[in-house]
Amino acid sequence: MRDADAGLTIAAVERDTGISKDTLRVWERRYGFPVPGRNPFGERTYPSAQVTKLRIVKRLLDAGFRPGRVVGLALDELVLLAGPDAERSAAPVGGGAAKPALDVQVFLDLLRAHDVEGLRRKFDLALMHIGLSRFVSEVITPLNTLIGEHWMRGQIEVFEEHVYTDLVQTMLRHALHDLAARAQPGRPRVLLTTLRDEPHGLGLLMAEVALVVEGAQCVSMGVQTPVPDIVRACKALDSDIVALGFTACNGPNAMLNGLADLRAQLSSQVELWAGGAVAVIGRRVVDGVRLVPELGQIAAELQLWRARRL
Amino acid sequence: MRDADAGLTIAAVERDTGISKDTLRVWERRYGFPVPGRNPFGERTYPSAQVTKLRIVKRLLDAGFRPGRVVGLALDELVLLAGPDAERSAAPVGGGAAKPALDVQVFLDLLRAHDVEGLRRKFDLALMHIGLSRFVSEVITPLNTLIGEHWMRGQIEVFEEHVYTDLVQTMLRHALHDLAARAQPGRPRVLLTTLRDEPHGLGLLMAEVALVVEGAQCVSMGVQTPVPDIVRACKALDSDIVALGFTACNGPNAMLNGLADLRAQLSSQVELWAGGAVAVIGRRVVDGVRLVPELGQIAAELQLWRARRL
DNA sequence: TTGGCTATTTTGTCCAGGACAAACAATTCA
DNA sequence: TGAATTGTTTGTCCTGGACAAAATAGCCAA
Repeated sequence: MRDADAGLTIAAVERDTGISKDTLRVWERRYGFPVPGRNPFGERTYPSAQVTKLRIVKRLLDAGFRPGRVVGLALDELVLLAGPDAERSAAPVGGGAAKPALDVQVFLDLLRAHDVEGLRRKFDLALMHIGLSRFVSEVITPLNTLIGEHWMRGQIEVFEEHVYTDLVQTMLRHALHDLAARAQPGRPRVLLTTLRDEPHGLGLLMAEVALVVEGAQCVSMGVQTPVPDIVRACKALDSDIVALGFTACNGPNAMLNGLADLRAQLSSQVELWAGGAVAVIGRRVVDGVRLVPELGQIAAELQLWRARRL
Repeated sequence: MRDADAGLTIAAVERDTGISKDTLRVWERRYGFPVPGRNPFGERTYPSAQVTKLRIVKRLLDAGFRPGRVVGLALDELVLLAGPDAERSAAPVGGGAAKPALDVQVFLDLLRAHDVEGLRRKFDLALMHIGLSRFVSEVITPLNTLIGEHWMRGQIEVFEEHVYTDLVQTMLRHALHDLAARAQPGRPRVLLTTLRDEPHGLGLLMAEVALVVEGAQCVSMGVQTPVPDIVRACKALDSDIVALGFTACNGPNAMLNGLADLRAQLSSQVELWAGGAVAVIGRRVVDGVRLVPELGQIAAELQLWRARRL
C-alpha cells in the first residue's frame, strides 16, 4: 500500500472542491489555511483532512459567509456554523416549503443503511403512489435538501451521495422515457443543459420532468456544454427556450459571466431561463434572463410564455 | 448586447475550450498562438475567431496530434489535417468488431438531421425489435464507434454528441430500471464506477446492462469517485467485484496509478475489473486486475467468476 | 526487420509574488 | 432614515521561471 495519504495535488483539490488554484494559493498566503505539505518537487500536496475542511468552507461561502470569517477556523467551529441555521442564510435554495415531509427521512435511513435495493423499491412505491409530479416535488426535492444538509456537516459518505444520485437519475430518466413515448409535438421547444463548469445534472432532470409534464418539448444535452455549442444547438433545434441548471458549487461569478455571454450570443427571440440555485444572485439582475429558482414555478412560467406568445 | 466582439477573458476561453489558463499563456509564449488583444487593464481578450481556431486545435490534440505540430497553423491547414483520416488514429476504442452493422448509419443520419424525436422513436423500435442485449451490442456499441470516428474528424457537432449521449443514457437507464424491478438477490454483487478523472459514464451503463442481464446484482455510483470512497463503498455494500470504466481520454498513466492504488486498498477477496478502453495498456499487466476490454466478454467472465467461487 | 534500452525534446502544470477592479462593509453627511 | 463616500476584502489576472512526465528519436542487440 503506497502512501495512503500522500495528499492531492492542487489541481485535484480544485476539481474536488471547486476552489481555483489561484484562490487556494492566495488563501494560504493570506489566511494561513490551507497549509499543504510539499512533495519532493516543492509542489503542494493537500492531505485529505484539509480537503474535507475546504469542502465545508466552500459550502459556508456559498451560503453567504465571507472568507475572512471562515477560512482558518477550526473544524468544530465550522460545523458549529454549519449546524444551526446559518448566520445570514442566503435564501434557502430548495427550502421555501417548510412542509413536514417527514417521511423522506425514511429514504435517507435506507440510504445510510446501504440498503440500495430497498431504497429502489421504496422509490418505486412512492412514485406509483403519489404520481410523478408530486414524487419530484415532495420526495426528491426535500431529499436533496436533506442530503445536502447532511453532506455539509460531513454526516454522509461521498459514496452514499453517489449511489443516491445514480439511483434518482435512473428513476427520473425512466419516467422521462415513458413520457417521451407519449409526447405530442408542441411548443415551447426547450433546450436543457448546464454550463461548462457545472457538472451536476440532477436538477436538470427534475426540471425536464416538470417541463415535459406541462407539455413542453424538451431536448436535453446533459451537462457541461460550452457556450458556443449551446448557441449552435439552439439554432439547429429551433428552440424557444434555453434552460440552464445551476448549483451553488460554482461561485455566482462564473454563473453570471456565463449567462451574460450566452445571452449576448443567443437570438433575442430565444428566452434564457436559469434554474436551481440562482437565488444567490437574486438581487443582481441579468438582463434578458428569467430566473426560476423553484421547480414549482415552472408550470406558471410556461403559462406566461404561452400567453406572451399569444 | 455588450461589445459583440471585444473578446473573451482567459477564464471564458478556458470554459469554452477546456484548455487551461496556464496552457493558453504558455502556448502564446512558445508558439505565438493565440495572441489575444488586451483590455485597458492589460488583461488578455480573445477574439472569437481565435477561440474557434482553438477549439479545432483542441479536437486535433484529442485525436492524437501534438501541439507543436498544430498550434499556430493557419485555419485552412487545420481543417486539411482534420479532414482525411487522422495521421495516427488513436486506437479505435470499441472497434474490434468489423461487423457490417450497416443500419446504424440511419441513426447517425437522424442525429445529424437533428430529428431528436425521430431518433428516440427509432431507438425504441430497435430495442423492441431485437431485445436489450442485442440492442446494446449491435446498435449502441457500433454507433459509439461511428460517432467517435466522426467526432475525431470534426464531422459532428459537440452538441449533437451531447444530445446523443443523453438520449442513450435515458434509453439504458429506462431498461435498467425495468430490470431492477424484476431482479432476484444474487451473486456476484458488483460495484460500478469510474475514477476521479474519468467523466464518461455511457460505457459504465452499458456494462451494467450486460451484468444485470446475466444475473449480477449491480450498484452504480456514477462517475468520478475518489479511490478512498470506492474502498469504503465496497466494504459497506459487501461487493464481490468492483468494475471500473475507462475511456481513452486520460493518459494510460492516470489509469494505471489509480488501478494500482485501488487494488492495494481493496480486500484481496474483492475482484477488480477494468473495462472500456483498456486495450491501450494491454501489454503492461496490473497485478490483480482483470481486463475486460469488450462488453461481449462480460458474460463469460461472470461464468468464470461463478466457477471460481465454486 | 523487430524489440528493447537510453538520450533528448516536447509539453502541461506548478510556483512566487505583485497588481488591481469589483464586491462588500463602514462611515459620514444631509 | 437613507444616500453618498471612503476603506477593506477578495478573486482573478499578470510575468517569467522551473521541472517532471510523456513523446520521440537514436541506438544497439537478436
